[in-house]
Amino acid sequence: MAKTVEQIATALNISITTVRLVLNKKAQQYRISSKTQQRINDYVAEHGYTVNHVARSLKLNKTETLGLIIPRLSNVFFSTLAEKLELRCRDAGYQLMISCTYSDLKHEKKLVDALVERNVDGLFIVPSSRQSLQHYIKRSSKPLVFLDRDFGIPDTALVVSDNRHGSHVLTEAMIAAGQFPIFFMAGDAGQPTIRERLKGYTDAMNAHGVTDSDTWIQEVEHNRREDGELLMRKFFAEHHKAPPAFIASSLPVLEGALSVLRSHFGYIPEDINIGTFDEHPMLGFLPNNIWSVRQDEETWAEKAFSSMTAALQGDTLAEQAIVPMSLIFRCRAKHS
Amino acid sequence: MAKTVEQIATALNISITTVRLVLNKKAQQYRISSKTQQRINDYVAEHGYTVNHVARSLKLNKTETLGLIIPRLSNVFFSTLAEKLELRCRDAGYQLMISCTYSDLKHEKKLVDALVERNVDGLFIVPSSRQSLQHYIKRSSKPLVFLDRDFGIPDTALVVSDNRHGSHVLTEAMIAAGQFPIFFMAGDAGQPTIRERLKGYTDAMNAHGVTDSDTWIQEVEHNRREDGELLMRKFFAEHHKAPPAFIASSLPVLEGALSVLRSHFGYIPEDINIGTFDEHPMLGFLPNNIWSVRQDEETWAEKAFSSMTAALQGDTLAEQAIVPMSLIFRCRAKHS
DNA sequence: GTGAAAGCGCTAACAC
DNA sequence: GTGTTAGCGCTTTCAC
Repeated sequence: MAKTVEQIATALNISITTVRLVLNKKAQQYRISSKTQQRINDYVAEHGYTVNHVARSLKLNKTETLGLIIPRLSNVFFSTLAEKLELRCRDAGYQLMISCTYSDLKHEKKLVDALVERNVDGLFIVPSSRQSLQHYIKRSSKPLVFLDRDFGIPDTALVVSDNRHGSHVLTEAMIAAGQFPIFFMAGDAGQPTIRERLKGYTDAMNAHGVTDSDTWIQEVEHNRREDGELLMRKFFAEHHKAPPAFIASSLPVLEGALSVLRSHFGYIPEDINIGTFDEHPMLGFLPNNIWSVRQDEETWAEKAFSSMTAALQGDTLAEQAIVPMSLIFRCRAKHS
Repeated sequence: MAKTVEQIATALNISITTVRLVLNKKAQQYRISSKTQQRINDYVAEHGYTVNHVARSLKLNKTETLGLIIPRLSNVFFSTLAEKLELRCRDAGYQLMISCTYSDLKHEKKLVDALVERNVDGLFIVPSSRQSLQHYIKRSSKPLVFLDRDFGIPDTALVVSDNRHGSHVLTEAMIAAGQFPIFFMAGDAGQPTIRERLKGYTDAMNAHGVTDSDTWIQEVEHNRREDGELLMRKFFAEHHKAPPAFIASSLPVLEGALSVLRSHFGYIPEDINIGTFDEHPMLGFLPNNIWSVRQDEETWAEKAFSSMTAALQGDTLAEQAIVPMSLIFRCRAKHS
């Protein structure tokens, strides 16, 4: 299987060009004799032919491959984003190379190198720090599109959610529901996304005349399940009871927080109002009132890809796209 | 940035070989003069150098890239598997190309072609049908490792979970808990994985003298959330009440089934005993007794990769690995 | 210790 | 309508 163009040509005693022409559907255009076409087609039907994309890439200096670097695939938001982006790229003839950093800077740098070595045409990156981001911009000659984290570097292509506004809307909705105070359990607050979400929360609180909402914010280093557990344990240590209402800065944090609640009480108290970012069907498993702010991965993929396309075509205007979020409410279970 | 070896050589007026030798750390071995080494190192420090992996691949006819073809990334099991496998590959110096078929055969075939064209060294595939699987074996000269679905083709490398036994253990545990009858909500029963799970269920039932458990099995075409909804709706149409206990054949099916329950009653009745395949932290959000059978993605990745390595080294013994599952139990919430 | 040359499979430009 | 050729950047082999 998988003969090369040259092999076909010599086997049939025709020139390489002729073979290429019919293989690339240019037979009509260059009026290759139908007899020759037939011979070639028959040969291919029998022995098969698949282009060697590697050789092609070397010659053309483009691989029709893009890279995507995200923290983790096991995080639903990122896996959904990866899925949508992969589809979008494939529709345009690009393969997407998906890789995870596990929020490890060394890992991230190695990945960027590995993908650049492999000559990807461009790179989508969720950068883990401002510094690494700048490093990539300096070193890389490939188009870069940054995702999810706005470190405020001008002239870089970027796609983020409208976290501040989304968080504002979420907080407003929870205020309207009346359980007070509303605590905010924040994973890594140094990260721009979380910072914005905190701002939105504070905005809403201020708008309602709550001036001491700072004391309702619990912070912790990272954004994992364990960090959610830590946050809720810290809460218990301070308040000796469950919060009447709280917002988790991300799904893993929520999972951790609720698991502590469950092992403390033996159940998750139904009257706690819960807010979270990112959406998941299993949130409906909770009997509580729950608001989740959904990020629109489909639009992210579209924006990110069009930014990439622009950059690939030499367009230097780096667009910064801000994607709206939407609020989803699940009403407290009627009875149980 | 990113000069080629030749550019460095001509810039420094040295030969390509010499440059390569020091770039590949063979300087000692070939006793390149330290002066020459210094010049090269200095030049690289200033201008940078990254190997062109594409040219390398063309010459060596290997890309150090592997492909992974799965149904969807948004399914936790597959995204976790992809994560583990990607890590394992990277540790060995391979990049993994992850792509999704969305359970579409046309899609799947195109993907295989695209990856073969790009000259991946080998392919991990979750095949969607027996026929497509055989097609790939015939056409591909690359090593193939099949995952998740045992279509009973001999001499193919394969990694699957011990679904029959896992399902047996799950059913036993639920029988011991005493809620009867235990229904089985089965997505695509034509698929080997589900078929095995059904067998395990029937085994356990038979062992307990239940002979009419066939009537407790509900089947449907696919494995998605919508199919779970359909299953539960069908159940209501027949029985006019919630099942006292049931097993869902996969997480999406469970999500769908429970969402119907919730919208029917306004809550998810706590006294239903629930069994499911695949594990997710959010299962702990349910107040119910819940048993989940966990697949061991870490071991899958290890087995799959070692199978691949063997095949890459020309080993023709295609190993069929069966990975044990483990049962996780979450006790019904004490109170709420 | 260092250099030269062939060739991987493809594309593009030009020749007849 | 069909054929020839150079070259993408690397590795390998052999030469001095």
